[in-house]
Amino acid sequence: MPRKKEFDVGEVLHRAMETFWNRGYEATSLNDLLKCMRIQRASLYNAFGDKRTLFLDALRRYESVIRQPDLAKRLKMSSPRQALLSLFDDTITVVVEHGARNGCFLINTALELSPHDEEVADFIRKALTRMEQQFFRKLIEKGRANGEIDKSVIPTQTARALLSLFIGLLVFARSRPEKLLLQSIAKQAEFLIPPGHRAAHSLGPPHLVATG
Amino acid sequence: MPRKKEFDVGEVLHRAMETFWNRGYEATSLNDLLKCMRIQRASLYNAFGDKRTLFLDALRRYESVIRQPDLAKRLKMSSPRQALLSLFDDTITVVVEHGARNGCFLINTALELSPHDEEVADFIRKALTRMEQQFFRKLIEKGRANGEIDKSVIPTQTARALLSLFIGLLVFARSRPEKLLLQSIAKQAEFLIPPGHRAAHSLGPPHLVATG
DNA sequence: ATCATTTCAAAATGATCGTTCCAAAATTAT
DNA sequence: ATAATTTTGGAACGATCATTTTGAAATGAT
Repeated sequence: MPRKKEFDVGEVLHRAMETFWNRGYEATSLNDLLKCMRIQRASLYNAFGDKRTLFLDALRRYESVIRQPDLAKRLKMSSPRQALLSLFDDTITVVVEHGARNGCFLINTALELSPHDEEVADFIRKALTRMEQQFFRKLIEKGRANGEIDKSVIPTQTARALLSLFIGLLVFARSRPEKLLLQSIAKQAEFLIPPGHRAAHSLGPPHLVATG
Repeated sequence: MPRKKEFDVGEVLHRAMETFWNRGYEATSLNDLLKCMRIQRASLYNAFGDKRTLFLDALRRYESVIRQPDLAKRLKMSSPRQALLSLFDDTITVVVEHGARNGCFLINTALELSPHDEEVADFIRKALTRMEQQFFRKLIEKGRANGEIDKSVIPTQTARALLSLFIGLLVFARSRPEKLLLQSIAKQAEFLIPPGHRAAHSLGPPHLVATG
């Protein structure tokens, strides 16, 4: 009976996500959305409800399609320490080589909407906690277990600091996307997870070790 | 000849700053501003031009009366290392004790407007650079000079990492203002500036020292 | 006093906001 | 065929947006 949908819902949602990601919620108008999604008004309201619902869907899509798969891929790497360091390095590459100056949709939204939209705030809070615990902390624990990361590294604390450094990196990506600046941050992230007894290839500068 | 202004321009600008700081540019309407500034439409346009100009003035005021005086005060402290660490500790205190969840106006704006307003972007870029070089790096250099901070600490790189950690702290202040979380970040900031031979009072956990 | 300027208060501007509604055309099932 | 539903395209909604304008009252200087 019914006519089939002619557009792929995930596809047009993805395009909406890109625009929200780039411009934020308030600065993105319905007309902006219609243009970038390439659908009609009626289709948008029929498929997504209203602007705020669409935004939340876009936010959820970002985490599930952009952020989580990337972190999941790194979680499966054989070297936990390298998995952590490559997150910083790869992010820098994307910023300076491909001009990806959008930063992170989650972080951008944390600052724009978290204080004034409880539902958004709740999602962001959980997403950041997931990154902290299920990515950073888990990799640090794996690295400590297999000897790649020194035992002096406190998993919970260091996970939070690495996430902070990563957030700083993403903020800089939006306002000062300079290679050397970003690399300084990545280099110091390395200092927070000094190699353990099973250090892969001890290239690079002198590393850090705990003392009395 | 002319009638005297009845309101203090700096005072009402300060109130506008607080609202922009809290809600951002787009989410703050003219009516919001009139209410919080407690002046009339004509007065606003006469004294400040338009909304965007007012925003830029508010941004400049934030840096000159909120951020810079605080950093200047810390720059004059006798202990450079303590000056750095107290920035983190004091920020945490304000967040958890006084519920200051506005974060930093400069950082909030860096994400909201920098990518789409070149004049704002330019100001933010310079403000962040000033913080990096004239606060963080300068204090690290002072600490290295007087022996409070270990010589293995690379001033430029570490300044950037500390600023990154600080940015992360301010982002968390807006979305996850949990004391233990924020303290983890402060604790790891400490790790980035290990004490030198003239360490003040070596309280606290084992510190870090460079090796081979 | 006069004149200049700023205040207050409100109305009016034109634009844009998000959203709803409508009517035809298109498509898919029965 | 008929019926169901989604498309397209557009008009229209009321609300709000930033801004300009108007006019009267208040204030200051000459």
